[in-house]
Amino acid sequence: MENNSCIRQQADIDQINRCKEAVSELNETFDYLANGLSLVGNNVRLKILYLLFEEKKLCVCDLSDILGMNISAISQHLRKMKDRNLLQTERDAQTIFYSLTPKYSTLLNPFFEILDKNKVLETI
Amino acid sequence: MENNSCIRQQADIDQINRCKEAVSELNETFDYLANGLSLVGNNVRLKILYLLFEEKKLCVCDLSDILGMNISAISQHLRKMKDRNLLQTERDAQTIFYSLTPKYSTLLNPFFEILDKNKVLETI
DNA sequence: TTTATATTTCAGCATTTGCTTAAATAAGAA
DNA sequence: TTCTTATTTAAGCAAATGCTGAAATATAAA
Repeated sequence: MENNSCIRQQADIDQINRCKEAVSELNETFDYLANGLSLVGNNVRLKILYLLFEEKKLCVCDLSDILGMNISAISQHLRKMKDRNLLQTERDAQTIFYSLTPKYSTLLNPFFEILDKNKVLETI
Repeated sequence: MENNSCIRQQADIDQINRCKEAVSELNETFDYLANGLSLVGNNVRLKILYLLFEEKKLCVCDLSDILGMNISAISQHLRKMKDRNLLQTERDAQTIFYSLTPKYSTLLNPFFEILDKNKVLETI
């Protein structure tokens, strides 16, 4: 760390310390939450999540067809999201259906609503 | 696109087409929203956003100090978020204070609440 | 004007991400 | 069992990301 010449004259030391403490206390939480949000913050994965929100369940093959993408690519996205508990699976013979876990369905609802109404440009 | 041998036997063609249409219609919206979420889905930026939520406004130097990171690195994160309208600035002499834009403050509130109560592990 | 403070910008680089292709696994049908 | 369908996994690579360090910009104080 170099460029740290700036220990501000009028910095609020109490504020700085309070913040440092908060960050240190919440550290793993930040990591965990940021990781979850980074999964949602991808073009393809956001589409998958939205489609699952709308259609309840879909298989890799459906998603591959819908998004015009390689099955392998989709499968890798699904795996990441399943590993992080955004998605769950259910097998029906050879076909594996993916769906949103209830927790994330709830948490991401505001974003799906925005997409549903296609009102992002006004809202965000 | 190679591995696309799987045009499922029992695929619901109507469903697939409905989905294709939805995705195509919302395409730029997905891009825009995913880009916004990808900004939030980063460790350092999530911390910055949370700190601004708690403290209302902070300068690069404060954040650099709190997070123990290079000022330049912080500045580059702030720029990205300002460019995407997550943040706004206000100058006070040499110091530039960053704060959340009202829209994103509202939209990200659920995540800040989770952090506030440090209840991520149960919730997510 | 010169000097100090606060911040941004740029170039370079290592790491991470996301896709492609090919091979592996798994379940049902012939 | 062999063949087909559905999916996952692994290796390789190109593009994107995030950090470092140095130089540039901007405001205020001496």
